[in-house]
Amino acid sequence: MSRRRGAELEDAILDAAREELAELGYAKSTMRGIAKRAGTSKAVLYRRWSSLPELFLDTLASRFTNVPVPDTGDLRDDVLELLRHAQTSLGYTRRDTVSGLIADTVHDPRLAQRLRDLIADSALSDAMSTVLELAAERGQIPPGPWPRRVITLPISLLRDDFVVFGIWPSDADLAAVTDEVFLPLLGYASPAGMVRNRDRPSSEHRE
Amino acid sequence: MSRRRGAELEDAILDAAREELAELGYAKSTMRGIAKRAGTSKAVLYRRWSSLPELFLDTLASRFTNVPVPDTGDLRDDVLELLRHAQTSLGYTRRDTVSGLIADTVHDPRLAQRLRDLIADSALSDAMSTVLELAAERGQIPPGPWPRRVITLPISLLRDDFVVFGIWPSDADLAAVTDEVFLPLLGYASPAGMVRNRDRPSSEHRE
DNA sequence: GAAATAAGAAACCCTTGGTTCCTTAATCCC
DNA sequence: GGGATTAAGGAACCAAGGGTTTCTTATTTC
Repeated sequence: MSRRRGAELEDAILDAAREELAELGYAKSTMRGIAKRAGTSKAVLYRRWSSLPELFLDTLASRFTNVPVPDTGDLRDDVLELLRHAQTSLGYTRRDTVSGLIADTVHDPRLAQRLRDLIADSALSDAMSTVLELAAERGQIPPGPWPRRVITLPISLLRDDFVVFGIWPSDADLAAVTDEVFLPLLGYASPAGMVRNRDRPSSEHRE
Repeated sequence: MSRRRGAELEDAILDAAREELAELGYAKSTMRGIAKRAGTSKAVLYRRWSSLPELFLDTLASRFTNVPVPDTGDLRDDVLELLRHAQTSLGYTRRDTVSGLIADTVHDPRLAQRLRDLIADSALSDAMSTVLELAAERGQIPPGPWPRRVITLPISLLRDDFVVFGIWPSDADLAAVTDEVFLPLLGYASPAGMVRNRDRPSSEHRE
């Protein structure tokens, strides 16, 4: 029988890990299970990754890069498109994977940092910065610079929902964060004469 | 030798669990360890709690209730006081405890709900609602009702920092969230003629 | 074709969650 | 007070999983 090696084998393992994760969830995924699924042995996995979280981190690594900067001409549309991109990236990832990784990497600063770079806002917030600059040039909002906290605001809110409450953000959530919080804070007046947020209570409720 | 029973024993176990958690962290705390520390046996613990997360949940339960509504006469001071209360509650809790619990309770809806009720905003957001109403009556901000998302905004942001980034919010963070995001969103003009946030970039940075 | 490399299979160790069983102390109730 | 009931505490046990080691053998490399 044939034996895979190098990159071919590695890809097969990563695929197996993704499969296991999708099927069993983070908590029930095991090295044994992944090895078996990939048709190889634990020793081979440990030769490449020093621990389970490390392997899982590589599993996700491909997903959260390349954030395109939207440029529709309208701030609201740009923001929504950017958030939808984040939403889609997250969509591939089960919630328990994120919280599991957070929990398992707290004690290892190197891993924790890698995870943060993945989940967190680096690429997204750069894109958001640009979106705000473009809007300021068009005169839709006052000129910057905006505090970092303002730039990452919508992402933080959605991530909080996702991680703490287990809510995968719907389109309505994206719109609510944008219209009720982000745009009003930026001082954006919608071209369509949008109603001020606080005069119309949020239409979607949960719990 | 004497044998403890009932509430006395239970308190001793909860104390032992808190000790173990504080000393070893969530990931390294074990039933065996807690039982030993409390001078009893695992069987006794399992007679009371069906699992480790359940026990830990009870360990924290006492901390996150009774949120006093501040009423200093100024919105900014009220908000800061409320956030400081949240900060203090969190301060007793290591970050890995929260993320560990989140990860361990995803698959059990009942536990997940209990955790959410603890960490999340129920009591805090009620208090925040009242604070905003008081400010509106004083004419410091426009009248409500505000969307739920606006009310919980500062808490969500700080919680995101805490859970995802492992940052225990400092007083500066509290102030930044309040002055850069929350108050501007509410349309609050500081009595002291506060500078608009976006004209002075955030003074504290991290990473 | 020989030497170096690494795959795959298996056994193994250790820790932990969770269970069971038994002995014996504390409490209850007549 | 004394017997019946309850539950504490101790120990052994099981299964599962992380992580390591060892060995055989297929693949590369030179």
